[in-house]
Amino acid sequence: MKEIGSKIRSTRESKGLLLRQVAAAVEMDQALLSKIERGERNATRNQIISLAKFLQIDESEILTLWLGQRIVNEIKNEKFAREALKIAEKSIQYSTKTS
Amino acid sequence: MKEIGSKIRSTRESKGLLLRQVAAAVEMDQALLSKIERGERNATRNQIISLAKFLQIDESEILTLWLGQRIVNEIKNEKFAREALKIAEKSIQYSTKTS
DNA sequence: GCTATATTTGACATTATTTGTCAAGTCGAA
DNA sequence: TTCGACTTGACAAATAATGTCAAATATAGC
Repeated sequence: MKEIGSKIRSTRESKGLLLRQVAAAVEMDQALLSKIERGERNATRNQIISLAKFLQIDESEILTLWLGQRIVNEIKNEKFAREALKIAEKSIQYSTKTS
Repeated sequence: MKEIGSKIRSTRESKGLLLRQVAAAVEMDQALLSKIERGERNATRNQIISLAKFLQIDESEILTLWLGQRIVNEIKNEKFAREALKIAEKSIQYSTKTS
């Protein structure tokens, strides 16, 4: 599963829940949830966490997907996307080495 | 050289140019350039290109640094930064495979 | 010390992007 | 055709990014 929206949608459907039910549970507009599931809108971090809780999706996994998606959006039209990722990796290595 | 701001500053100084001279040449406020050099503000893509042209910095190199910095900013406080980078890499591989 | 020049700082204005909301629309099944 | 579920698009509201200015600070020469 790579798309975060599909992950949410398939989980919701596997539980037999309606958009409106999930939207109400996490207090978001159903139109927005629909857009998130189809990848038309990005969810906020908090929305992802709420959805994960309610749908019992592993929070680490979905937050990682969410962040990955954000990175891709940032670089997808850039010529030097790959090289930039390499640079970011090196930079992150340092800052997480101590943890 | 990893910080894009330091790159700009050191290049500018190596040419004996003042903030105000470079700022004028690329039509930006000198205060903004100062902030960019010190990493307090992010430059826009176009600003980087203009600066590269004027300062004769390799455009590919600096755009890559610029984008890398943006990725880092996006993920630096995130727990799953590394994993997200891996996901982004895979995603980018597909989309650039045909080029 | 004083003066001049270079840079930095911080507050604020402007602009752009993201996010949220609503009503109307489509779709498919009964 | 009617109903419920979902989607769409336009717009409003909120947030974030960017630009600008004047004042502050720093540094060097006198």
